[in-house]
Amino acid sequence: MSGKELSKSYDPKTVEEKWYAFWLAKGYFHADENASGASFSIVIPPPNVTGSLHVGHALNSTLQDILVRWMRMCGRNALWVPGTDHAGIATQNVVERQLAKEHIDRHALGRESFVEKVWEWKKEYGGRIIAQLKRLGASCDWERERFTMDAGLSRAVREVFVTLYEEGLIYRGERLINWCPRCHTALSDIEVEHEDEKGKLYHIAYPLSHDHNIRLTVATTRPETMLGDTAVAVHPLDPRYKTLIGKTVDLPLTTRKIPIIGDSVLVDLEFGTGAVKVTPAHDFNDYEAGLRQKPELPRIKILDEKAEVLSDIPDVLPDALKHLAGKHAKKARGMVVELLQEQGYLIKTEDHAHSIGKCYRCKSVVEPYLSPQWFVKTGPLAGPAIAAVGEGKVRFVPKGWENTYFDWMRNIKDWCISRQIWWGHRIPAWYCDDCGEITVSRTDAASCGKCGGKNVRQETDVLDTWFSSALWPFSTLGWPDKTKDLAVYYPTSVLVTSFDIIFFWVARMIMMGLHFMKEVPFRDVYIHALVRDAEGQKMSKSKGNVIDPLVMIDQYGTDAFRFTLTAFAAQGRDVKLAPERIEGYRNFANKIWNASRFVMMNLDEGFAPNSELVTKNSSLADRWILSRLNSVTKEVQAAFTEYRFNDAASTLYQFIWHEYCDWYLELSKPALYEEKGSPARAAAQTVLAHVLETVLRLLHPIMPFISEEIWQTLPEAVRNAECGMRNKKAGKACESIMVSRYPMPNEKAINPGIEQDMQMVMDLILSIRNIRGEMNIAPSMQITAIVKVETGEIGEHLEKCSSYVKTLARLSELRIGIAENKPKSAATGVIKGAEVYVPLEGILDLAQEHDRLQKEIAKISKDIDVFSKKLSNKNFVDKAPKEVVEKDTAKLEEFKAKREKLEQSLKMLG
RNA sequence: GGGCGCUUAGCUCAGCGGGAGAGCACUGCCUUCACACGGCAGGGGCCACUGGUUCAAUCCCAGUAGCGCCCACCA
Repeated sequence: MSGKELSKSYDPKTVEEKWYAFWLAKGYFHADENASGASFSIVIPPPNVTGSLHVGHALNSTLQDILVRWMRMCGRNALWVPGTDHAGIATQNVVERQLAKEHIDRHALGRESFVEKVWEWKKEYGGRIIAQLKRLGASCDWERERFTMDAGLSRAVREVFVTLYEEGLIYRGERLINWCPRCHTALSDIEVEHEDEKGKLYHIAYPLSHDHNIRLTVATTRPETMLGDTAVAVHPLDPRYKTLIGKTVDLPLTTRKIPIIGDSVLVDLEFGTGAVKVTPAHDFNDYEAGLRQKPELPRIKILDEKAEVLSDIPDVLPDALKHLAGKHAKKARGMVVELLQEQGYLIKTEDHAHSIGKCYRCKSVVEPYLSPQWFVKTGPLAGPAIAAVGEGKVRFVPKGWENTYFDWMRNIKDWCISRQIWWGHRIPAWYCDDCGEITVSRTDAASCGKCGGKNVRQETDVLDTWFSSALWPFSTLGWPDKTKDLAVYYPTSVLVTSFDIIFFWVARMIMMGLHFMKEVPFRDVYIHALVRDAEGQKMSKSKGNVIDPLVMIDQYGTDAFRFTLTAFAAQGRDVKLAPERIEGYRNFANKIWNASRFVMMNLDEGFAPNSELVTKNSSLADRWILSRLNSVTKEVQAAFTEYRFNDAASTLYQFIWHEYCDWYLELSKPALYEEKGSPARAAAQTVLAHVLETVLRLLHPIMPFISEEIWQTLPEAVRNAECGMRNKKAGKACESIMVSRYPMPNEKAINPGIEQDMQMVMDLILSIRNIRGEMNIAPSMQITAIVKVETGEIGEHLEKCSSYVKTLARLSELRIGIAENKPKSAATGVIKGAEVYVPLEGILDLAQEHDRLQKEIAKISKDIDVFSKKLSNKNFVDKAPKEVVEKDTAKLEEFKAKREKLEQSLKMLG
């Protein structure tokens, strides 16, 4: 035995810790910007500092790690930049909740102290997810770890903000925006999640001012907002109402007279009553309608920033206001309806389903809210970003996601970037108390840029978290400085993410990258599946269906977990993960482990591969497995190149388990059991070790730990045979599989003829095994098999392989020949070119054999039916490609011959 | 309202114009000197439905039904 000894089963825990530390110590994760070779770079989608690793992160990170490890082994200058996002609202909420437990309110604490608290929190917990990524085996360049609020990244944020402001692409103005009354801040359009909810549609009568007997009925889902109504709109062509346009109604519960206006956009003739109340300060449609009027409709706010009714709404009757003031909108709704009913204005109430906007962070109902905010003018940025994808400078994989991107980008609205919270990049704008001017500056302003006055106050708002994320691909590489990193690693090679942040992040990175770097931020965008639980539900804490990756890792090992994710990463699909799935791949890891033990047990002390011997003395099995290995290598390379991760995984699984282990290991045993020094034995040893070593390297990107552990125990001569260029150049022995060279296929070794020959041997073995199984012959019983071959050539071929057949079918004797005849009492099998007899004198159960043959005949008859039908169709013979017809004809003949033989045997049974 | 996706073995899913596949689960046999986290041998499917294109359809097209997701201001 050579090399270190492996224990009987694979124990992931100690192995993982050991090798991760080793890789770190060796500095393998670190990319050298001065190194030669084409670069390959990825920036991680920065997880929120508040987060802990969930299965989605695990999938995302595993795929990135596979690509980086693979490319690194292919000799590329590979960089994976890690980091975290400060996650403005989310993090502020977490810290607020924590303080609430201590009965501390952030307002009592004050801005500065609160932000300090958040930094403290970040220091303590912000690294958690990074630590978890390490357990996953992520080969990130930790020396380049970034945080969106680092000094460097903050400088980039300011540079971008000021530049865009100077270019007129950032502006400030009072607009109707989405407001979360709980988080107390503005949100962008895409931060609002719409949910369908059962509500009511209230029909309310508004009396005409000039004749209270005529009443205009409006329908609304939000009656409380009537306090802010400043018009009633009808369709300008509506015969019922068009004469009323220009008249006024008396708004109930108030002293306000509001005009009846015509608006063909706002009013749908088919819906409701045909008349719509208009509340420009609390509804997006009404806001737009208000702007369309000349003069614009007044905007009357009725709710404050907590969505509670204001106490000083103009014109509202004091009695009503007294009741309503300070009440939350939802409560006020009921009260307003009650008041309207009392006073006879409520016509009817009906059920009505409509969608309602909720805050994506806290799920509170979002209110349209009129307030001064900062915006990015997106139109000029979107144009080039659309073109870049259209021209293929950025490629979505799968391609279908391009449409999602285009649809959104073509209808893009200005981006509200200000947030009324404290945690984040404070907007670099200063208001002058003397002249009212705004100064926007790269450095903190001490005086007004216009009048020079010293009474300047910095804007209290911070920027949307996604503003800094949008810069991530270049800010992490040192921008705005002109760094070597940028020159070498920008644009990045691929962005790996899931579809839910195409708008939030991908689109904005493309816009910012093009604008500031004049170059796309990444070539490919690989969109992977969304992870759901076994029931297909989106995993969430509230549903209690979260699968904790770390629990899975503890239970089954990182490699098994990674392999599971990879195998399930089929494109365009959701991943439904159940813990039992991982168990199967844990078993796979163990299988590899034990196969490796077997190989090592069969290598002699001081073993060295001898490729010359292999060319001279290799067996059919040797050449077969080498052919298969190279096909597999080719397929895995292709799969990774095309982001078909699951194909790579299943190809390797299939090959290792069902070809290398199930067949080759068994086939190699006869040679291995020959005496020391036998050329066949040495050849088998060499092939056995070579295939194992190669397969470990193929597997390494997916299963980094077990591949390294086994690889390190291989004899040095085996490892050095395929060591990486990088080490060879440095004159160093290969120290790790991580820096060894990724296998390339040797096309010359791929040999279909060999595979056919091998197939025949396998068929023979399968046939005998089938007889054994179906006839209930104990595995311990050694039996004889007789093979009557059709040609001498086949006989010779099988004769050469007889030791395989004897071992794998557990035979005491194998007779092969043209002249062989069926013994009196024997079970029969048929393979291509030969008949197989297993003499069972005194054992043969005629009934059982009868059943078995009939089953075989039935099976083959089905095939014959299919092919006969096909081939008797003239059109098929005439129009189908020749090869197909020829192939099928040959098959049919083969099947027919087989059936005939089986039927003969059946007859002879009597 | 618009768009996208899905429907294949009991379960989870691959496949994709020419004889229906994998893993898990199931049945039988086997503690054989790599592995019982194992081996060998099996059972199981009108590939949702209806039409169309084609010599040939699970695969392409149209429609139907069911499920899921995304986008949208219909009061």
